[in-house]
Amino acid sequence: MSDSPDQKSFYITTAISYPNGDPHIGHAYEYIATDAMARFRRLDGADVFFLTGTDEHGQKMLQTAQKEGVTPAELARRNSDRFQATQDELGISYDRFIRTTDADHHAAAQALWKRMEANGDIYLDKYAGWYSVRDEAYYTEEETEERDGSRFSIQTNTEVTWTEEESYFFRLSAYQDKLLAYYAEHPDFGAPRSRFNEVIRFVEGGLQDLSVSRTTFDWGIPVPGNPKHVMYVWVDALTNYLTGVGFPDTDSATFKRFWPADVHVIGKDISRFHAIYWPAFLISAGVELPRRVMIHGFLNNNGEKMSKSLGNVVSPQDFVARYGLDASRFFFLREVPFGADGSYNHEAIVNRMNADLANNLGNLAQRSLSMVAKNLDGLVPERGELSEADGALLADASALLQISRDHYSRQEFSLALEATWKVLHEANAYFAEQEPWVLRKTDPARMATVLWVTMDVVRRVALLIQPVMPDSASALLDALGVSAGAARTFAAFDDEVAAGTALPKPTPVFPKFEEPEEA
RNA sequence: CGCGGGGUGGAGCAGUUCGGUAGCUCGCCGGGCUCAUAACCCGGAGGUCACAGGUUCAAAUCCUGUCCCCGCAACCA
Repeated sequence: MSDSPDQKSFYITTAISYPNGDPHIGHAYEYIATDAMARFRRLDGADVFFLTGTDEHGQKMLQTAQKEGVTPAELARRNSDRFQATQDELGISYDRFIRTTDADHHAAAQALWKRMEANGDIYLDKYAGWYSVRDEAYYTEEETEERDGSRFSIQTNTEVTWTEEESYFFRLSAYQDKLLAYYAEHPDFGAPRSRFNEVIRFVEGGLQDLSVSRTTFDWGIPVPGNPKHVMYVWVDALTNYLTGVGFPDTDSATFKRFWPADVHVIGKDISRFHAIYWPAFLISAGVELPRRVMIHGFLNNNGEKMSKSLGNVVSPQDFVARYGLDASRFFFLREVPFGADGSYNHEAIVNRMNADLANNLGNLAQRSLSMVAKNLDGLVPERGELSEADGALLADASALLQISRDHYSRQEFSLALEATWKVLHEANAYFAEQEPWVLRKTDPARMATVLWVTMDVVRRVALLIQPVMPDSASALLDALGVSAGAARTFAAFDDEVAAGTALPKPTPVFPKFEEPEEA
C-alpha cells in the first residue's frame, strides 16, 4: 500500500463472479467500489490495470447447464456475457474482462500448478468422506446421521455412502508459520482489521492440506500430466489475477509492471480463499504476494438478507432504472462504510439523493452559476483579492485531495465522501454569510470574487467525485467551464479556471427524486 | 461452552484499531435569507452510548460477566 500520488502503476481486481445465475445488486456493489478506486488512481496519475471477469468452471456450472439442456461452455458464455453487460451498464472501467475459459488462463493455471508441484507441495492421495450422489457433495461425519442402518446427510436428507476418490493435495499445512509471519509483517494485508483477525485466528487454529483436484467431473482445467483430474475450482479461479497481467510470462512488461496486485476487492464469504489459500499458493510458486485483500460486507434489503426464496433480490438494472446510475453508485459508496454490511431501502436512497446530491451539491452549483449567468454575462468571474473567509474555505477545499487520497488508499469511500460533503456544507454557509445577492448592488467586484470562490469549491468537489459519479461530475465540470482532459485530472486540482471563460446556461445537474404518481 | 455481526437522542447510522469536549443525515421546534432545485444559513429540544462490575486522573472506546437482537441448508458478493 502506498499513499503516494506518484506511484505509477496500480493493479486492482474484483473477485471473478460465478455465473450460474444472474448478476444482482451485491455483484454491482463490488464492481462499483472497485471501479471508484480504479478511477481515482487514474485521475491521480497512476497507470491502472483493472481486472474483473467470471469464474466459469466447476460442478455447479455443469449441473446448471445440464438442467438447462445446454453445454457448460454455452451456459458459461451466455451468463458471462450477462455479467459483462451489467458491468458496462454500471459504467465499470475494467481493462480486461477475464473468463476462466480463456486460453491464456488455462496456460497460466497449469503453469502455477507446475510451479507448486515443482516445489514439492502437491501430492496424490485419496480424498475420503461421506458422499451424497444426489447432492454430488461430501459431508463430514458430523454432518451425517445414521438411520435404519443407512447414513444420511442431516442438511439435505439424502443418503450418503463412504467414498474414496483419488485427489491431488496441496500441502497447505506447511504454510501456517509462513502465513502468520507474513501477516505479522504486513498488518494491512487484510482489511478491515476485524475480518483480517478472523483469518489470522483461523490460521492459528491449524491448517490441513487442501484437496485441489477432482475426478468426478471434467468441466475444468486439466491437471498437468494427469488429465483424469481437473483442478479444484479455487486453484483455477484465483490464478486469474496472475493471468490478467501476463503470467506465466513473468518477464513480460505487463507482469513486471503490475504484479503484485495492489488490491484484491472481495466479499466476506471468500476471505479464506484470498487471505490464506492464495498467498500460500503464491509462496509455493515463488510469486510475490498481493499487497492487500480488501474484504467488503454484504448488502441487506431493508435489513433483510437478500435471497431468491424471499424474492427480495434486486437486479442492478432495476436499481439503476429507478434511481439512475450515478445516484446508485453514490448511494452505496456514501451510505455503507466499506467493509461493513450495509442496508438499502427506498427511503434512505431518496434521502441521499435529495439531501446530498440535489440540495447540498446541486443547489450550491445552481445558485452560484445562475448568479454568474444573470449578472456576469455567463463568464467565469475575475477573482479579486481574497478575504480571510475566502482563504479559509478554499484551504478546506484544497485539503480534500489529500484527505481523499488517504481514504481511498484504505478503501474508505464513505469517509472520503463525508469529508467532501462537509466542505460543501461550509460552502453553503459561506455563500449565505457573504450574501452575494446583496453585494450585487453594493460591491459587484466583491460579488464576483465570492462567486469565483464558490465555483472553485464546486470545481474541486466535482473533480473529486468523478470516480463515484463520472457522468454527473462531467456535467458539473462542463457547467463550470472546465475543459475535458488534463484540467479534469487531480494534477489540475489547484489550477484555476481562466476568467472570462464562457459558461453554458446553468441547468440543475442533480434533480430531486420525485415519487412516481400513485395509480 | 459452534462461528460471526450488532445493541449510541424519534428513525437510520458514524465514532470503538491508538481512552480525553457524544458526531452525521432525516424528522421536530424557533429564527434568518430570498441568489438557488420550496433550496440554503443560524439556534434549540432530545442520548446515564444494552446492563453490571473493574482498570484509569479520565471509558461509547480497554478488561470481566450478564441480557437481548440478527445471520450461518441451498441460491448467494
